[in-house]
Amino acid sequence: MIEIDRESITPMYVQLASVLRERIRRGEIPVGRRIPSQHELELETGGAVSRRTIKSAIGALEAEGIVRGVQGKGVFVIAKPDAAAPSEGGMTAG
Amino acid sequence: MIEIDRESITPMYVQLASVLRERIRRGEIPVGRRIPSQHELELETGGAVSRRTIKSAIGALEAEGIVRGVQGKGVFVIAKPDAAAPSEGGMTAG
DNA sequence: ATTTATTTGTGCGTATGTATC
DNA sequence: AGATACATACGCACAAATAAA
Repeated sequence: MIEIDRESITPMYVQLASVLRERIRRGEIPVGRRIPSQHELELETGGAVSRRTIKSAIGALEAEGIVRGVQGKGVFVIAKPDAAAPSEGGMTAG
Repeated sequence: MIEIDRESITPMYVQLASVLRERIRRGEIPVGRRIPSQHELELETGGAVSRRTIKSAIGALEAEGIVRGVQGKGVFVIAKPDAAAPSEGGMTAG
């Protein structure tokens, strides 16, 4: 279950990106492996965020160069997040 | 007027990002200056693309680190695009 | 080759929130 | 208070690629 605080000042897509970034950083999802599908992530958040918002989170990770989406297959980890990468997972304000 | 080919294989947001990137690269919009508002760009394309899609294009440029959106003020140029930056302006296939 | 299911990609419309002037 | 402008979020639809049967 992915915890998303809808009341937080931190945007939901940023929260979700942080969770995924952390999973990758800790090696839970190794380089070369696929992350859960957008639909799966939607379920993992308990429906707290829509697929469009999940796409935004993935888009952020793509921009950071740590994942890459492949149409029809999935989103794959291509690199571990840099140590200097953003990780405001604890920035909840609720 | 910004030319957007809706039939092109190149996504509209990528086309628009390329046009803006080129304007910035050529110095038409200098560093520190504001780019046209999302609404202005919508009009510049003759309504070919919606504001939502324009936001996607700007998002791409933000990810490249060449512009930065400031809530309530506008989107500002913070750096010229790198020479190695993508510029598939001629990649129309329609 | 066709169908079906899965999965990501793109695009629009709308609403609400927040910040600036 | 009002106008302007960007930020976030949802829901929906369709396209395209992949994979399996």
